[in-house]
Amino acid sequence: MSNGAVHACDGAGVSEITVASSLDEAAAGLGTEMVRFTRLIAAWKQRVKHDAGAADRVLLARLVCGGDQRATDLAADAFLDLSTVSRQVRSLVERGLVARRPDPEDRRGSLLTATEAGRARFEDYRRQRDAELAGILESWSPQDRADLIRLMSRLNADLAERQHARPGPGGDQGTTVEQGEIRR
Amino acid sequence: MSNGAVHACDGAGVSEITVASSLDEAAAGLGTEMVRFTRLIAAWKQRVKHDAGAADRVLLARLVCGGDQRATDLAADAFLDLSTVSRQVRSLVERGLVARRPDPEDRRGSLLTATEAGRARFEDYRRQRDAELAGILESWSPQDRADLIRLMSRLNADLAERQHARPGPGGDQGTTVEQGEIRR
DNA sequence: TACATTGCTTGTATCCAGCAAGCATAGCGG
DNA sequence: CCGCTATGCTTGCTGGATACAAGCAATGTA
Repeated sequence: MSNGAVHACDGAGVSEITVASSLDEAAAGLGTEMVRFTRLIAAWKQRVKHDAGAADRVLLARLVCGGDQRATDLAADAFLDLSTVSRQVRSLVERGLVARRPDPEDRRGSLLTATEAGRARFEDYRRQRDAELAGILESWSPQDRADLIRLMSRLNADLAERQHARPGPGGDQGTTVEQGEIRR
Repeated sequence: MSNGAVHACDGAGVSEITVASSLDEAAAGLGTEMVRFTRLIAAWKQRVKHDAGAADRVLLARLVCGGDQRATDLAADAFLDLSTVSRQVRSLVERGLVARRPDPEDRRGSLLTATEAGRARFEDYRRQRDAELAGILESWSPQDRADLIRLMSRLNADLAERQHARPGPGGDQGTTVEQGEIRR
């Protein structure tokens, strides 16, 4: 490590990035940060270990925010296998956070709804998370805050596009949900 | 919470963020993006499923970049339990990617080194990852690229600080590694 | 009615992770 | 030198999240 460029090393300590002039350098630098980030998030999740497992929070969130949905749609949205979603949903139902109700148009499956308890639980999760983040962001300039969110949003969109493009094991069970379309 | 703000919903589809004026709004927006991001990364990891499991890549990276280390230091660095690291290291050794050599100063443990094969493997991982990222970033302006990396780096630093501040289950086995000090 | 499709569940396996217990070495006070 | 404690690592066990495959139930279609 000598000049202003990044190069190989992931997850190393400080990762001093300056401008990353070339595309390759930018990719390497972003890779480094992504690796660090995911490891940090994993540690964080574990530290704040909610009463419930970590995974179903995602599904709960999607139900609270996206409205009633079928398990299949949840799975496609979240890039999870339907079987995984099925188990998580069962757990959520057992804990009273989600309710099934028959789909009037298709008796094979059910529509899933977040119960009042589920919504409350989700709000708890969200509040706690946002409080932590606010504690971090409070020392940031509004400009940096806005930029980070904007850029991560764009990165997410690009990643999702690639994910959908190459179906892969989890993210697609035949329907190949295009772009942001949500079906139904 | 009413105006042009983000609000509750995680992981929902498009997550249109504009400026996120207040701190709370910024935190919520960042939370949204972080959740989406982690899920996308998980899906990605699975899609490109390397020959080896996903976890040891992190350790390999740290060995290649950080030089020879003891398992204990690896664990502290990566916020992992020592037992987890121990197993992963064993796997790496069995596959010839990492070598143990006796620590001249302490015969209880060993120093771990990435072998030539390990370094090559790591380079493969990194190349593949960076190629994917480059494919995404190529349509970005140099300014946005640099900003994203800078801001993520800062976010990581802040997250790591908090992680160290509150030890939590994983990142600490009795020694309470303080701040950024690395021991050794 | 027969067959293909779709929605979901369940059996099984894998990977990752932590906790607790144990072993070997180290280091220290007598 | 002898214990006692601390440290480094390993191993047994457990739990969670996930995927894949197989199967059942309801739909739709010819």
